[in-house]
Amino acid sequence: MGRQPCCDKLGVKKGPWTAEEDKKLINFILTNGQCCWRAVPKLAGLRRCGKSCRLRWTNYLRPDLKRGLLTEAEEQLVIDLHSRLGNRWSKIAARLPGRTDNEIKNHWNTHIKKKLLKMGIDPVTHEPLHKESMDNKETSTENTNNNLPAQSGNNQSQETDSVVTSEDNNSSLSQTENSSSGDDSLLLESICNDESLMNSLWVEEESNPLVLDSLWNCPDVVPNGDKLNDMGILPSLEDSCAWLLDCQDFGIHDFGLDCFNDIELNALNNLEMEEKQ
DNA sequence: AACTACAGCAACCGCAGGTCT
DNA sequence: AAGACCTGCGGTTGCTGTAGT
Repeated sequence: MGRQPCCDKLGVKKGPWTAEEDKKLINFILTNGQCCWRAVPKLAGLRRCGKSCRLRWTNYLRPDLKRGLLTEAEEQLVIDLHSRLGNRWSKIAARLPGRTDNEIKNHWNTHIKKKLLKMGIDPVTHEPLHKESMDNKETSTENTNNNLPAQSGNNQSQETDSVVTSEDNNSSLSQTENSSSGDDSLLLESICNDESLMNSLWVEEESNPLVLDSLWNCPDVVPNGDKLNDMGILPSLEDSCAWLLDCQDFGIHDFGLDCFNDIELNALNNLEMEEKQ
């Protein structure tokens, strides 16, 4: 008795989502919350696979998503996290509020990888590309340079180790810091270089994910500090989406948007652009 | 202007792990 | 304990827009 396919292949639509489908999905989730993705398509009146609905929501429709290219600081953080976590995009994304694993993965493959290669850094190991030849020259005189993160594929274990050597931090940062510029990059560097701060963040997140999740559910999104409900949905998030949909109908764009935060504006812009298409 | 090659990104697929019965 | 089911993750694919010729 084999596993049941995630969705009944017949009559299931694939490919790009239409604005109409998006609307249906948003409406459904706002009304019912995120529950049982498998049932969502039927209940929402969509001819889509539940998986596809979940992906569409998490990667595109969620109102707390940032859109647009990663900033220099975010990029730097991704590089640093990648050096510790490897290709665990969801873990990396969890530390970048408003960014999705898919987005980060794509950005890594299309931009950061090339950037690192140009800088002479192996994007997989985060070691200098010419390290091997360097090692050949250096092994005779120096055997202490063995502390880089990719040694014997230990990237992944570092997360649970929770103790990251300062050499590790500095190696990835020092190799890439030349590419950063601007205040936020400097701030990020100082944070990343602050060993105790970084370690406490790692430890805190392991023991209590909500600590860092509170960054995700930043005050802009949750001004009243609402807690997650049973469905894992923020009431205020639902509220904000609900009024966003209402706004569409009433043409709120004319009202002056200064009072809206970026996240709400992003969601609004997404919907607006798709309306135009 | 037409064609080709490439880059970027959204979406799909298959698998693994967790939960429930 | 075992099997069924569901969700989430990471790798990959394929479409679309754009730059180059």
